[in-house]
Amino acid sequence: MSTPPQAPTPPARELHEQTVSRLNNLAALTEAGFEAHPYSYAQTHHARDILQAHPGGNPDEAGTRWEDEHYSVAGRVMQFRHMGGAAFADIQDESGVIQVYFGKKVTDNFAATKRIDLGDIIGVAGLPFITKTGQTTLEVQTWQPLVKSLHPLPSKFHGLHDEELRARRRYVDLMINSDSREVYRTRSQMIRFIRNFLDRYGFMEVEGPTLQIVPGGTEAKPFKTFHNQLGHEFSLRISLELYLKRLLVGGFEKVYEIGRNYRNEGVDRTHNPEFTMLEAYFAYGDYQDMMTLVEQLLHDLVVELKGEPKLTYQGKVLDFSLPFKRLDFVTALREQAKLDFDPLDLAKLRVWSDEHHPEHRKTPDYKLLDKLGGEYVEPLLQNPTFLVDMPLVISPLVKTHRERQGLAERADLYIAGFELAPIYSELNDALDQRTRFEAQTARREAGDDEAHEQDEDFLLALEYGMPPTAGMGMGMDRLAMLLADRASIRDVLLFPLLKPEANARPLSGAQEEEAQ
RNA sequence: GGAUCGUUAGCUCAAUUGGCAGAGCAGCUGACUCUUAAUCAGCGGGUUGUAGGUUCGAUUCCUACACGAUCCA
Repeated sequence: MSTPPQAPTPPARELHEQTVSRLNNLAALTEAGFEAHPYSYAQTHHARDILQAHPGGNPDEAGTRWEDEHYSVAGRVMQFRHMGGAAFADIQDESGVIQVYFGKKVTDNFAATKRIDLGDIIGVAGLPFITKTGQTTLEVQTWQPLVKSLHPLPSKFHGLHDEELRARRRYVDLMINSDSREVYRTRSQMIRFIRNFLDRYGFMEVEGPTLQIVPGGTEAKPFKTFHNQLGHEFSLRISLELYLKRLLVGGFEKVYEIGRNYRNEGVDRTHNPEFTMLEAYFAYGDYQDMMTLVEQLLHDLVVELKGEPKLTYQGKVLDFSLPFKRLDFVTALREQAKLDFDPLDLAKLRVWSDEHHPEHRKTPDYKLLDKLGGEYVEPLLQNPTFLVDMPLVISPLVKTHRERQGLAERADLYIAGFELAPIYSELNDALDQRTRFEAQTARREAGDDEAHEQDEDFLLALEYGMPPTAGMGMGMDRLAMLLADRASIRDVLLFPLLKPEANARPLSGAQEEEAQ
């Protein structure tokens, strides 16, 4: 089936008047001899380069021109002020915004500048000068449209506030809201710093598989998917842990991965079904060694990004000075909940909890400590604090405490009341690991579909011998929330998970055609 | 999963007791050679999230649904 060549036709859907206007302007620019979609543009500088060379700001300099300097910049037209024979536009590129001047006598194709719409991307070339008000401005000698924007920009004054729209059309959010751009720059700097830091410490970055037969390493419901040719169901990974440990078995001594995890759970202010974790493991260390590494990493990161070991999160100043506070979990719980018995005595704890927290009656005994810790201890931990020596029952991949019965060599780093990073002396006793998996299997059979699955292949690896190992995981999204001072994980994810838009309209008249 | 709140022009927001759906920016036409939320004159733009219901009459009241936000589980 073929269609005869035709002049470009607008889509069958009725176009918005502002789109029609923009298409008309595009046609007029083409008419004036411009290419609609040129293949490249010789951008010699960014807005910031010009402003750094000539900061301006001093009306005494008005009229100064640098006749022998020539700049070309490209960017999006954010504002346009026409005044008959003169016009000013604000052009935004990645570096910032520069004002440019079009003059009837100095600018080629001046008349066609009327056909520039807000949101268009154009290239301009000319020389810098200082305006009457002292502002550095590029006097445009030649210019050309680089692409027409077919949709109007949000109000230049009010911007784009609608949280849903900001997430759905992140590109509009980014072009309009500079604070949004800043969030993702911060995130990028954070990730780069972490890579550099770990590289300096001799770690090797690796990549584990995302499609896994037995998703493991944590408690979570996985996404299921299907490989057609292999005829087998796979799960998307829920953590990075078990494959990184296989690499320790293989002989790499320091490895890390920064990668995406997928957990089939709800969406809220701190959870997105796909999110980014850092996991790092090093041989011959324990959880104390890893705490030292983690606090150094975070301290250096905050100093790098903020200039001091402090940051403000949601109005609270958090102090990242070394060393971070260590708080014994059992003692803290006992004190905060005012228990007159050892919380590790689960039978007593059960009785106490049922009395004081009837809402936890359905919570299994082994998760009770975790729940109560979440209630009584965690919200208190604002400054970076390691909650040290966690209950063994919630830590099936962790070594038992070398001295204290019922505890694991696990420390959880809390900041601003939420868990940022669990840290472990990793379990490398293959026989013990098998026993722990069996206990998890029993829980699965009892209906806890988040309990760990038994992973025979991982057990086989452990049976070859994994060195004593320190491990940790750190939520990159939550760390980005801290650094960018954002309350919602959606604000630090470029593209958070969203359901399809209600009443989304087709881009063309496909529906009408099908109906015939 | 539950509770509460929200959805009105491209964007940001109004709309009295249920009584002709408005403003600013953006858009269109015109004027204007240093503006910067440019200014001035004029003109368009709406299935009030979707589907029902009550009513002479619904943005407004009721029901369901969709999407989102906040809190809870």
